[in-house]
Order: sequence, then structure tokens, then C-alpha cells
Amino acid sequence: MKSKKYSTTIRDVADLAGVSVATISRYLNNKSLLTEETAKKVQTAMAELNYTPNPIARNLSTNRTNAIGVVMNEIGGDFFTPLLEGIIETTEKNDFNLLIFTSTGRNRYNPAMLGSMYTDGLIVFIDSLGDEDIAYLHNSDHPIVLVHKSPPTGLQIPVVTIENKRASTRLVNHLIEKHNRRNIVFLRGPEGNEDSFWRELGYREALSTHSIPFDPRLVLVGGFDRFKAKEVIEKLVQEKTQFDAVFAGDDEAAIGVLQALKENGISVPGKVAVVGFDDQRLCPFLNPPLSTIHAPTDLVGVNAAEQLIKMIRNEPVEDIILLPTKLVIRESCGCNSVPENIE
Amino acid sequence: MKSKKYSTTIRDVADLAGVSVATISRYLNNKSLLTEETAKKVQTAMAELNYTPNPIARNLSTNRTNAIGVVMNEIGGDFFTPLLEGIIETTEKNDFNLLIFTSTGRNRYNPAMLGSMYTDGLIVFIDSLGDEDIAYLHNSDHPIVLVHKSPPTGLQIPVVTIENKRASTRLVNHLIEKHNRRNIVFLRGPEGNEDSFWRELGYREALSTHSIPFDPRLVLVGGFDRFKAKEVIEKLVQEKTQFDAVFAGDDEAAIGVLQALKENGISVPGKVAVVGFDDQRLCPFLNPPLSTIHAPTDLVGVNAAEQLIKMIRNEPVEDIILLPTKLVIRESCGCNSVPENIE
DNA sequence: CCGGTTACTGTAACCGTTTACATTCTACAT
DNA sequence: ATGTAGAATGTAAACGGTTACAGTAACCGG
Repeated sequence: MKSKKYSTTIRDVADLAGVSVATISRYLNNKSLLTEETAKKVQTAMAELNYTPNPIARNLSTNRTNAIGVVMNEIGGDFFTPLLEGIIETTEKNDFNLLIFTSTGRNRYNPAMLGSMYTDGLIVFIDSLGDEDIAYLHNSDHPIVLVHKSPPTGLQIPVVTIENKRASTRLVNHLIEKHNRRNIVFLRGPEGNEDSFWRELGYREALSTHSIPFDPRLVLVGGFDRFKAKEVIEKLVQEKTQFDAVFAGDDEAAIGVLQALKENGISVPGKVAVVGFDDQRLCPFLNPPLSTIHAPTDLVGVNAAEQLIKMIRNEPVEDIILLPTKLVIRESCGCNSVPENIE
Repeated sequence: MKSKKYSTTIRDVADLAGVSVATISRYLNNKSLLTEETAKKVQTAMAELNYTPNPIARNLSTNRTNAIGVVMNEIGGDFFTPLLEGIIETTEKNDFNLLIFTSTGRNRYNPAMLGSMYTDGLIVFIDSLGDEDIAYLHNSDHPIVLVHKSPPTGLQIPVVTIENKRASTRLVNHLIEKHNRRNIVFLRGPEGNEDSFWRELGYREALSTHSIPFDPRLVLVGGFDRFKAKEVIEKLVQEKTQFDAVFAGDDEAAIGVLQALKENGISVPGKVAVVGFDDQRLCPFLNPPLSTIHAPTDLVGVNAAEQLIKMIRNEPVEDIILLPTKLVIRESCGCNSVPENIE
């Protein structure tokens, strides 16, 4: 039935040590006290045979996989690396394995079920899983934590995300108060994106605070996408719509904005100020260096993994963790400073 | 013995369908022909119970995990994302799961053994695993493919890496021939790094072709690290060593070089030309845009995963795959390329 | 000296599959 | 009828652990 590959099992160890398999198992999981003497025998036998317990067998028996999964829709983008970094830091610290799923592949099995049998819990990123799948998993008691996304209505599933609104307000306030901008474009993210929703709310609040009427012509869809954003701004320029600043929704879109402006000979920040959101790795290298909001994506990863592991261990968790963001003022807003961080 | 969580098993399906478990299993793995009628019964029962085979049990029985692992030493850096992207593309296409290990964590078990029981094969990145571990795995018939690293002497393990030397020669040739540089600094990577070794060979070959004597004072250790590289160049400037170009070893180091030069008021490329290696995402945004060599890191991922999966399936594989690299000329070398050529 | 703890250890069932081997059934030649 | 090959299905033993339950030895108080 099996491969030729010989592997030493718990029974081999038991035989050599002259004890029962149960004793070996108990030694491994220090479930009950062993005689000094027995313990020694077991140790010796294990060392002699170079024994490592087979995790798969363990999994089958305990119905735990000791792994968590992260479900993402795309791997690319500067978002992914820090998030994963945070997750891995935590999983390794807690002796969990990490499985990566992307929601695109996998047609044979429904990803929801796959996840549930391969892992003890899932970190679900934005809209990588549909609401029905999330509900299904949740209803079958499979631990989930949502990242940058709130749960389907009615379900109480922990969420880890960042503070979007207040930071956006402050960023737009900065544009208005420090740089006298009044015609500020806002670029939305993809349809239904929650980060975008809150950022827009923040944007509107800043306008309203300063009695600047909301102008729907200045709110466009950049899709958190470099090319889309570039296109949209180009169109705006051609239409000769007046604007003196762009809050690009995220850094990725800001790159497109910068490019569109440059190609149309519009100076940044002289004529138009540009700001983003996320504080990607490349922000300081853009031309001009991009003022933005720092999103602690690695911490999102850490917290999501921590929450999930707590759930798996039946410890209490927060319903929602909102990680603080902070302004990172560089030069694209009009400031002319050596990078100065505000609060 | 078990969690309360009820899960429907192959036996439930067998009972409902009125056949034996073997039949269900055979249906699932289409191992032998079933009567049209039996098949239908099985289908119905499976659908009714919403049955999904338990992969863990399957693993135990077949001694295959249907997962491959990738072992890395660090997650950060622009290297990681495209590599992983390539790997995931391939694993999903082939219905494999992907496990991520970093060599830092994991103290409880030796990572080598862990990997071998959790996965059907491992992609080992640069020096994330010691030679002994690699040898151990290889000797116990665990499939491995090495990435950006050649096998320990004597072992025949497939390697996927990129063409370093010829590309480096061409890049340095470009500096010499097109831009008349003769005092070209080379920044080595970390101690023992093979990419660095070949890049240096390429550098030397270009010098030699043009009868430029090799000057050891111009070869320094930048460690493929932004800060290290910056430091090293600053020192060089302070010592008033003459140089008119820097081949930074990789893009990461090039960033540090650019920074050091800028802070010392040395114009790039006017006074000193700078080139890197890798073609990271942010290269076009640097100031000036960085001329470099494009390393097809995503393809490295794809090829490594493909090779590994072939090994797992006992299909023949290449001993070594050397992926082609190509020059990407932007402006930091002295060229004045207006068009943003490469994505 | 005996019953009752306590502390350790052993026996064997179980986790949910796969698969070697056995069995049954069908069709067809003899 | 009978024998037989071949196809479809069933039976039960693995895979390598965990753990409920049972057993045993040592110790203690009465």
C-alpha cells in the first residue's frame, strides 16, 4: 500500500525502548508524568532511531492540522509582502504552519471546504472569499479572521483592519489648511472596497469642516490601480476640469496620477498636490517623494494571526482591531521638508 | 478522542449509496470502472451529504501530502513577491498546496525533517538551509530544487537560477563603451553569495576585454543592502578614491549608492554612473531611473515549482535551468532614454 | 493483612482514507 | 449444464499517531 520509503514509527521506538506506544506518545505530548527511568529509555530510543513523529498521523488523530491558511485574491502588489511577513512572524512563533491559497485557482474543490480540512483556521483577505463561503465556514465552526473587510451582515467574525477615516480627514485637512487647496480630487478604489469607503468619508468630512462644497465631478474611480488612475486623471485634464490636489485613494493610484500629471506638464506639487495612502516601500523614491498615510500592514498580519490562533485555542478575541495609521509628510503635498512625520 | 465537530466520512456516503467504501474511493480516484448505475448512486449520495474527502486521511494513507514547501531566509525585499507569485501560479495549476517556511523560526524540530513530513518536496532558496540539511533531505529521497544556489559538492540536485555573468559583462561593457567609464566600482553581495560571484566574474571579464586593469580597491562589499552600500560608498568618497561608475551588485545596493552620492553632491549619471541588478519594481521611479538587468524572478518561481512537481511525479528534470536576463537601460547609466521602455 | 489511593504503564479502538486480495456476477464457449 | 475469464464490488488491513479504559505496583491507614 505504501511507498518503499521506510520511516521509523512510534512503534519502532516503543519496541526499542521496551515500552508501549502510549508511553512514547505521552512522553512526546507530556500528558502524564513518566518515571525518570522510563523517560530516559524513551529519549535514548528516540535519539538512536532519529525519530520524528509524523505530523499527518497526528493530524488525523487529533483532528487538528496545526496550520493556518491565508486566502488572498492576488499576490502581487506591495501589500502582500508586509502582510505575509507579519503573519509568518506570528505563525512561526506559535509553531503553526502556513498555507497560502489564492482564490483564483482551485476549481476542483470549493476553496471553503478545502481550507477547512487543511487548516485550523483561515485569514481571509478583503474579498478573496465570497460572503456565502465565509458564512459557510463560520457556521461550521471553522475559525476565521477577516482582514480589511467586515463580516457579512449578522455574523460575528473578528476583523483586523486599519483606521482609514480619521487619517484621511487629517490628510485632506493638511492639503486644505497648509497648502490652501480647495478643489481636491478623490480617487475611489475598486467597487465595494471598504477601505475606499472610509477614506472617502474622511475626505468628505475634511471638506465639510472647511465648508467646501462636495463636488461629485471630483470623485472618480481610480481602482487602486496605477493605470486606471492615470487614465482617469488624463481624462480630467483633457476635460479641463479644475483641480489643485489629488487624494489618490492609495499609493498605487498615486503613482498613476503622478505619471499623468508629469506627461501633461502639470507640476507637482506646484500646480497640483498629490497624496496617497499606504506608504508603500517606494513612496520616498517617487518624484516628488509622496506624502501619504502609513498603514501598518505588517502589524495587520501579526494581529490577524494572533487573533486567529487565539480563536483556535478557544481564547477570547476582540471583535475588531483597528490599527492606527499616521501621516507621512514628504514633498508631493507641497511641503518642502526633510521627511517629517506628524504624530 | 475527538472534537465534537461532526464531519461526514466516506462511510456515510457508502451507507447512503448502498455500496462499500472501496467503491466510493474508487469513484473518487477513478481507479477502476464503475457501472453507470453505481456511479450515479455514488454521485447522488455525495451530493446529498455534501461530502468532501478528508485530505489528511488521504495523506496518511497514500504517504503523499500534495503540498510543496518553500524555504526562505527572509520574507521582506522585493525579491520575495515575484518569486512566490511564480510558485503559486504553478502550484495552483497543479493542485498542490503551498507551505511557507522561514529558516529562522522553528527551533523545536529540525526544519529539514519537518519539511519532509509536511511536504512532497521543497524549494530551497539561496542559503535558507545548510548544506547538511540539504544533503540529509536529498539522501532520504525527498525531492528538492535549489533556487539561486548550486548543490553541495557531490550531490546532484536540480537548480533554477538566472544568467548572471554574461548580463553583468554586457552591463559593464555598456558603461565602458557607451559612457566611457573606466574606474568602475563593483559592490559584492553577502559573503558566499553565488549571484554575486558570477556578477563579479562578468564585471572582471568586461574590464579585461577592454584592457582595463582590475583594481581591487574598487571592489567592495555592499552586501546587497541599501545601508551597507551607502556606507561603503560614503567611505570611498571620503577617501577620495577616484571612480566614475558603480555597478552596485543589485538594485537594493544601488539605492544606497544613489543616496550616498546625492548626499555628497555627486551628480548621477553626470559624474558617476550607477547601475544595479534585478530590475525591482521601484527602479523606474528612482532618481534618476535606474539602469539595471532584469531578472525574471517570477519565472524562477514557475520553473522551480515545475521542476519540483516533475520530480515528485518521477518525471525527468533538468539539472540546471539558467533563465535569461536582459539589460534594461534607463538613465542612471548616462543614457537619456525618454521612453519608459520596460513596464 | 487488607481495601483504597495514587502513579505509572499497557491494550486496543479510533481518526478517514487507500488498496491488496477475495468474492460475486455475467457472459460466453464448451 | 458447466467451466471460466473478466469485470464490478466487497472485506479488511494498513497508514502512524492519540487516548479511553484497564491493569498493576507501591504505599498508606486502620
